[in-house]
Amino acid sequence: MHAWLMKSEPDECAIDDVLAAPKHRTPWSGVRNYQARNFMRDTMRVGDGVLFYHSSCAEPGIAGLAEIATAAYPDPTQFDGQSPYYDPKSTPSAPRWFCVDVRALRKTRLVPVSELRAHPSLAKLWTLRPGNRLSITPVSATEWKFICGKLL
DNA sequence: GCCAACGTTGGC
DNA sequence: GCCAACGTTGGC
Repeated sequence: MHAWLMKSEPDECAIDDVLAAPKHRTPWSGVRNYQARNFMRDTMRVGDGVLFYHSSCAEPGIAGLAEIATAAYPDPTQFDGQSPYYDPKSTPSAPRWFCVDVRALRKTRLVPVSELRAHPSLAKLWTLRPGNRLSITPVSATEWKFICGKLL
């Protein structure tokens, strides 16, 4: 199993919103970064663990636990001319962008990014790398166990 | 709202 | 295929 940290702006989609949704699921659409797309398309598997992270907000940090609910499929928003994520260069026969569905499992206490940074065990956590801007980053098995076992 | 870091774009 | 300009991210 792989594990991931996935960033969402709580103004757009908070952990509570996903927990309130049918089947506790939401499509992770709108990713327009090739590296993040490749993670979803090539490496994610159903059942992978997800740290649900709130970003660009008053209290950025881990806010919940989730899991990958589907394999990657073409992101429908890329074909929707009304969507802010519309991509005129993408076609249904050769879709450029993919998404997965994420199922929220539970809300956790808010673990602030400052607390993550303070733990030597998490010194190599991808999302904490200087200048990191990826919204989807891998979490190692060791990091996953540490976070789930000690921090949540 | 600032700003550093980074990815993408497009002219050449 | 280089690289400057631009837009975006995201913590502070």
